Amino acid sequence: MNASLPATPQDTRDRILDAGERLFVEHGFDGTSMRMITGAANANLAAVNYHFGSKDALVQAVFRRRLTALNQERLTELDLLEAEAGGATIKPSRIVEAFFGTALRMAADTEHGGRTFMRLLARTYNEPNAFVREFLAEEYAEVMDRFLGALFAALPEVPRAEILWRFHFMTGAMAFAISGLGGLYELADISAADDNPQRLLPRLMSFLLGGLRAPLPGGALAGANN
Amino acid sequence: MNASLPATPQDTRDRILDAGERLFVEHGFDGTSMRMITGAANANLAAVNYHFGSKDALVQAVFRRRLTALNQERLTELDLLEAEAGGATIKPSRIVEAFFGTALRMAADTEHGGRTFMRLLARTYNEPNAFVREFLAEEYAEVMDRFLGALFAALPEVPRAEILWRFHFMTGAMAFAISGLGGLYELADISAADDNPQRLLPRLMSFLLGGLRAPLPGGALAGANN
DNA sequence: GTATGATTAAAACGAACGTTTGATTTGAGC
DNA sequence: GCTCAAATCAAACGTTCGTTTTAATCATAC
Repeated sequence: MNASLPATPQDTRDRILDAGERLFVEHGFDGTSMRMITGAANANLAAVNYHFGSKDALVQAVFRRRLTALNQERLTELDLLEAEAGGATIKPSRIVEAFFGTALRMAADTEHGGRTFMRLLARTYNEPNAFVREFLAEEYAEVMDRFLGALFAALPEVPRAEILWRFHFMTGAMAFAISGLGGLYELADISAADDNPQRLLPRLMSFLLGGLRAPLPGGALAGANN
Repeated sequence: MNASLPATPQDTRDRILDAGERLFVEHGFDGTSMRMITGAANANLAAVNYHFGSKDALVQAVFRRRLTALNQERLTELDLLEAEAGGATIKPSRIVEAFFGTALRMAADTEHGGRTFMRLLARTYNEPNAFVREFLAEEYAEVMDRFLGALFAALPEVPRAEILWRFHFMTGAMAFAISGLGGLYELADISAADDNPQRLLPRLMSFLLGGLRAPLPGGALAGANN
């Protein structure tokens, strides 16, 4: 039955990455075994350790393959905005769009595995596994620094703590947006859910900007210790 | 050395629940072994299976112990709002406050383990494990139905799909709010982060309401298929 | 063809997993 | 003091885990 292709060496690596990416979304890192991965990838059990060294290294490789490009694109867009402004202040909405828009667009790409990866990334923001978390923090360090700095500069009158938290809230909203409406809404008229990926970006963006522009909480000026 | 207390029977159950709750937050469900749990709880390895039947049943028990009360409180608050309005429309902000405020207040309770549990719950919204996800969906079914229904009634002019999605976005923001500022902001002036739990609720609430009230995305009225 | 380096294949490794067993201990009722 | 059910304990069960080892296969250059 299986007149399988000879499978060029490089193919095996990519098939493993694809299988890992998909299975990690479905079952999590700890819930996905090497045998599941190599089985789905039509590869030998030892192939992961041969090509990547270890399971942890495979997880890193799965992220790096797409995350580096995503963050590079974000930085490029921010570079463009800053060059365009030429020292003047940038509209916060442009910065937000540059950060979350790129992610959403990649999440809408069902052809090249972008959607699968972004769902994995979305649920990994809160990953318990310390190894994965540290790796993600490193991978995000520069982008976070640049974008937060840009927001600080764009909103000089807003306390930095507020910006920090609102950026965090926005990230949470984005993560859930990408994860999609889970099984939590079954009783509600889910048929009216309308999960057209084309509409997700404008939907999320108007929500994010509404939240970012919201009046500051009244207690923000009150004493710190009560 | 160990002149340990006789440990009333009921104590063991609770110690296991506490240890499980704490370890599940730190290492995830799959990353937490029975030996870790019983070790941290100063109980015998067999104690979990004796008291709960299985590891999965323990996970359910950990959630049920606090989640049932939380959702009951939410429903009670909604009952109050509806009784108070007496048929008239309810302000959306009141509904949002009733759902997310209760959660945030429980998350601010560091004394009775509320904070630990809410962090666990927050990161479990996107849990890969199918068993946990199905259980959560069941546990949330009624609350979701009631609160979404209330929001639909409070915002009759807003398409239900928009409300559904914005409620989802708000849940994401809440989940991240509870999880706290992770290690992703280390380069940014994290010292200015100000993670005073007292301020978290007003911070989140103004963000959520800003997002909920944001102008609807322009494309919402456009054709569905392009 | 044959040597060479890269890849795949099959089998086994020890460790850790969740669970079960059977004996022992505990505490309350009589 | 004895009984009995509840709870705890040490030990082992079979399975699965990630990794390693050794041999077979492949592609390519000479």
